[in-house]
Amino acid sequence: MLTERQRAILQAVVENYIRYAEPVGSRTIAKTSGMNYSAATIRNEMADLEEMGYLEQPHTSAGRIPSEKGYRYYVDHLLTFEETTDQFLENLRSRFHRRFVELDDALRHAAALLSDLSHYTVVALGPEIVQARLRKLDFISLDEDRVVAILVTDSGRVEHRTLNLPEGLTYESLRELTERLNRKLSGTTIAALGQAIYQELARVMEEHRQAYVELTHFVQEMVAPKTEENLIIDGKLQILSQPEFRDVEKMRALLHLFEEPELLSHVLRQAERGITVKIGAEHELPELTPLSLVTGQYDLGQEQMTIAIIGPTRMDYARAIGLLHAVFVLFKSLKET
Amino acid sequence: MLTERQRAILQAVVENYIRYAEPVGSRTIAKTSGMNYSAATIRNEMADLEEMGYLEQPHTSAGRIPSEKGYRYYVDHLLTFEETTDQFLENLRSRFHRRFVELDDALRHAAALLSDLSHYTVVALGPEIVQARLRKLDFISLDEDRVVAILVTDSGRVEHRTLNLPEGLTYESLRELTERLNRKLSGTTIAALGQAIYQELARVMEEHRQAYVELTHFVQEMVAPKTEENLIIDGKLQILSQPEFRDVEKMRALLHLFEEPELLSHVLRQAERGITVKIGAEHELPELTPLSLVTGQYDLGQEQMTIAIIGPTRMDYARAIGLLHAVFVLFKSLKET
DNA sequence: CTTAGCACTCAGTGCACGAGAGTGCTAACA
DNA sequence: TGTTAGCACTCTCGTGCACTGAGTGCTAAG
Repeated sequence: MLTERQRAILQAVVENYIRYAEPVGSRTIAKTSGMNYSAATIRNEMADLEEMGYLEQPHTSAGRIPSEKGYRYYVDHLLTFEETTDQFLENLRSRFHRRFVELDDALRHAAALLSDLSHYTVVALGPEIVQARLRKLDFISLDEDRVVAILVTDSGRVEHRTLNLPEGLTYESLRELTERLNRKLSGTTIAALGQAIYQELARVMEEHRQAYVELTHFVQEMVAPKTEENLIIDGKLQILSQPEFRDVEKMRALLHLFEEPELLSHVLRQAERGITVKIGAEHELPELTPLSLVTGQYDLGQEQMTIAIIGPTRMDYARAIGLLHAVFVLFKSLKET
Repeated sequence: MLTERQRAILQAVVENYIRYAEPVGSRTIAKTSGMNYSAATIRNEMADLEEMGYLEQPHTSAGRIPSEKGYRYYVDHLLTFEETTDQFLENLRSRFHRRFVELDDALRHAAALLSDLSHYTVVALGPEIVQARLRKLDFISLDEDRVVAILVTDSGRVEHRTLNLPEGLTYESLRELTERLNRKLSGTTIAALGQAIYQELARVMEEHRQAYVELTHFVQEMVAPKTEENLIIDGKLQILSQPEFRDVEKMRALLHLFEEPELLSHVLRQAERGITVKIGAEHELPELTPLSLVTGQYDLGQEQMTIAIIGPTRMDYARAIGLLHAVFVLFKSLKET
């Protein structure tokens, strides 16, 4: 259990370190953070805090920096985040100038806005296609043997793929088939579509079986979640300007992470409702160890979206949480109007 | 005019520097490149080459490195690139395992392959949509007031956008309109589409004019070239591992370039037919000054594609040209079968 | 024209040294 | 008993200095 004074000192260390990225000494705290104790007293307390694991010392003659446990305590108990002011919200709204019909656009814009305001990298993930329902399936011929397959969901998402018209299938019979499929399968969730389409095709004449199987194949592929296109990353350069990534090797590791959208989207998919903070080694992925994520998941109608602000463990948690919160409030208000 | 010996020395310096990224001294050349002259002789020649501007000296007591003029001379007169062997081509073909129906996929794959083989970054640009012709325009309703507009070109490209159904336009009349537009405009080039669609709409009843104008707007926006989606970049990390980008600031500058797809796609659009090499300050863009581009433009049927290998000015031009050439040969052979 | 020899230059490395920041501990104080 | 002042100690960092090695330019001889 920490005493009130220890908590105050821990908070001072964390906030100072977040701000200046340099180990904090007892003198600095004694002078700045309006505490009426001498440096020596603070030194004693800091030694205790270090013993308890909240602080660390890079080397004997340096100040202290927060450990991950220290950040965790700070985030859980000490962090004060200001309620979003109406003025700030209005400011945000004005930067969100035009109305977005597509959620994807809105997310993209929100990510850009957040990375700009926070100076960290922002990752956003839209809803998975499998939750949506089939609105229309269409095949459009390009020439004698090529066809574009287009699939539209009720959420307005469009997937398409070009394919070679399977042997022995005329464009006429394809059209017939399309009509039949649309009639039968409209409204099916995308998750169930692969199965449903196969069953439906099985009922159709045997002779063209092979051709239909090929078609199903394409639809299934089209429907498979494509993480890369789904994931939005903005402000990659922002986080790289943080002093912890001055080192070229660390920089490369981070860039590698951004090049693998599967990793990040996997992490974002596991997010819980609301705003959560994960610090350093709390992540499952070793790649994320030097990083912290402030993640927000939000429901917009039936659809889910997830936005995460990525920074070094020494990130400004209060600000990140505040900004994320504000953006969600904004989304909500936009939706209501 | 360079003597035969000077050319040999220049070539040796360039190739050595490309290989080891370190200034080349006269001794090294005398020893390695089978030249039967002493270091002193070579030193004299190198001094002359420096005076003529083909070589540079980082500081007095270092060896020489090629100047951009030196690289240019090397590329134009000294570089020998081996013809693509059938064996290598077969190797490439096997890594190009599945058949690509969509050019975009093929390009993406080619870029990945090239960056993997060359260890440089590869940028590829597919054909512009404006050259294609309208195959089908479709509006699909999602709910009472949202509609997805879908446009398909004869090259198999699909563009889509969600929009709010304009006031005073029923879904029925939209369907009518769609049919009419498809009948009239099918086969129009995308470049001409904006104009044509507007004229067509002008003929339709005045009462719904406003609604139609809104629709045209959307189609026009849909048709506007979207550089970001068009441009493929692979192997960003590859070039960053080159020693010239050890410096964090240079690294950031380069990453910045990759974050702005407009810049690169603009550069690629200006490429000439065939394979060209641009070195350092020969580029118009100051951002590209520390870089060289080996760019290939190739016609595939009516469609154009451009692929560029990006490296430091000290890049392996022979290898880059050879690889690019091989990929184009491969594309050609794939198309014929 | 070519080469050997030599003095010279300069980046890079290792080392010593002092300054500065910060600590831990002890002893005195309230 | 908690707080504070004082002081010796530790460690990083920057600077100056000497030394090394790679490479050059120039001169004179072959």
